[in-house]
Amino acid sequence: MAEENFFDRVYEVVRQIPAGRVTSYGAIANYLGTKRSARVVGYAMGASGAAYPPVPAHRVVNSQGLLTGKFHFASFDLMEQMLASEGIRVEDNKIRNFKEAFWDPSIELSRD
DNA sequence: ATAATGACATACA
DNA sequence: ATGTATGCCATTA
Repeated sequence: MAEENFFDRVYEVVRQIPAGRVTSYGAIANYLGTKRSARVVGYAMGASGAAYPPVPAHRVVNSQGLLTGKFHFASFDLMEQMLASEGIRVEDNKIRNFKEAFWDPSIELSRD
C-alpha cells in the first residue's frame, strides 16, 4: 500500500466542504501547507475513486471556478449536474457564482 | 534513482 | 482577455 497520507489530507478537507459550496485545488493545497502542490491535490482527486468514504470531488474546481475535472468523472454531465443540484450555477463548464460559492478551508475551518 | 505525467497556479507575450 | 511557457509537489513507470 502506498502512503496515502497526503491523499487522506485532501480527502478529509474536501469532505468538509458543505453542500452548495466549492473550493479550488490551490486553496486545499494551501490549507495543507503545500500550496505549491495544487496539482497533487488534483491527482489525489483522481485517486479519490479508490478512497472511502468517497469525497465530493465535484465540489473541487480550479482557481477559475472551471470544472477542469469533469472529464474524469463517470459522466461529463455528472459533475455539473451535482453542482447544479446543490445550487451551484454552472455555465460553459464554469461556475457562475464561484465567488459566492467559494469555500476556503483555511478560513472556514479556521473559525475556532 | 531518473524521467515523465498530471482534475493546478502564476507569469509573460 | 487569450495563449504559451515555467514552476511545484507527489505518484507511477
